[in-house]
Amino acid sequence: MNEEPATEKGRATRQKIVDAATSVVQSRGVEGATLGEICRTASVSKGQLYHYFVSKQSLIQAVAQNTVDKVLFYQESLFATKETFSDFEIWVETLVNLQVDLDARGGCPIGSLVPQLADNDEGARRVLADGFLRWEMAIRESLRQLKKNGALRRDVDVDEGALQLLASLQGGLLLSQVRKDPTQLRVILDGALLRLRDHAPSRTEEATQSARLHSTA
Amino acid sequence: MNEEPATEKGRATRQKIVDAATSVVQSRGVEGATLGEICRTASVSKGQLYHYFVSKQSLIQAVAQNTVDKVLFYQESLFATKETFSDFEIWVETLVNLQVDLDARGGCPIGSLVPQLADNDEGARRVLADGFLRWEMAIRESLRQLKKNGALRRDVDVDEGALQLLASLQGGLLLSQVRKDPTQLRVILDGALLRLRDHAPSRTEEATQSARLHSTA
DNA sequence: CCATAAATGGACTGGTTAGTCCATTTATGC
DNA sequence: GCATAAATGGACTAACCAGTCCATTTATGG
Repeated sequence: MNEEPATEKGRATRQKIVDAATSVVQSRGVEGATLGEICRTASVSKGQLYHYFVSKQSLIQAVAQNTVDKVLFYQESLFATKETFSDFEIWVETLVNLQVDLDARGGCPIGSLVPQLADNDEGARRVLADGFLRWEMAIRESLRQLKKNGALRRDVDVDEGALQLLASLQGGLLLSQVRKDPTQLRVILDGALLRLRDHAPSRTEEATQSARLHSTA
Repeated sequence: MNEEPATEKGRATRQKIVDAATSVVQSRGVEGATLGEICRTASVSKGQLYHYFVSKQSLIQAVAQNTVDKVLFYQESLFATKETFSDFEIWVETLVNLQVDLDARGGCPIGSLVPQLADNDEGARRVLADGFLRWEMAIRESLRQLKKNGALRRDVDVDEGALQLLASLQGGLLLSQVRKDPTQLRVILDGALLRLRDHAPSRTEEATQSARLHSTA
């Protein structure tokens, strides 16, 4: 699907196209983003675009990868040094402030692509899923560090906690966006964090058991 | 923006168009949905579509409203009788099973529209935000009922709990969709529920207390 | 029944889209 | 400085898009 890298200036041009496309896709959506606007944004000709990408779809997949890389470069840096609980509170506040700056627009750059791509473009879906996996792993690692430092009780399930934190973040960004209110994200993430601090037992047997029993259409 | 209701058959035709549009938008996205495909799906002519809607945008807003109405009709029915914690576990399992049936495709019909509409269509944004508000209120009411029945401790903040539960649901649906794995939703929602349950009386107490206190109207 | 209005069907249009083609320019290796 | 390949620009096309227009059909009320 994708094209092999170019020489030297070529790689720069290619990246310029992907960056422009990422920006246009973010604001207009996947289907709403036209190659014309992308070329205009990148100050590049149509011929150049098709020199580096065989189709719009392959460009979109590159956009998905680019989005994942940018978000995770930032997030992984935020999670680099998390040793106390207040580090996580700082993380929350950083994300809330970012949403305030953005006027609660855009939501999560990765999450926003999911409804548009996951069901119709298997390649893009894998890229996005991989991004979330990296994200989840970064959170896990931080929680493990917290546990090691005694800031989390032993019986906290770090794997489940990381997944639930990531889900709260995604849901929180969605609700903040639709309500134009970044403070929603704070309430949601603070709640998720509190559960980790005060500790909750991981899924109990009876919870899953009774749920399975009642599983009807 | 929208058109006045029609006579009799007219209202049926209008609804047929909205239903078809809702379906097409769900699978192709807002920008990817063409009026041609919508007309074909609804077995309706172009003239009819523009007889009931002044523009594609107004049709999309009707689609947003239709989506909200359908999801909330279902969700509000699910929340009608929630008096014990196991009722919430049943709710989780119902949603998980639904995702299994859908092959983890589609995500939340409302949530999927947010990234596509919230930042570019203020009217649609309000419709979606209102839908989430109704959803949140239904959850709140159920949690209040739980509290009344003694299944939740007094110091649990029902308002925050409802918001956090809704956020976990949205994030859970997103992650289930992108991972093609409905069980993600279960882990995430079970965790969110336990967050509430931590503050609840012990299981035995809850079981006996909430057994048959007062049935809701 | 007849007059009026609503409902319907579908051809049509002007603009836009993804994608093609090819001539020209620029870099690179030798 | 020359040959080869990569990079670039932009005109072009066939398909498709949202939206228009209008003739025809169907319902309704008095």
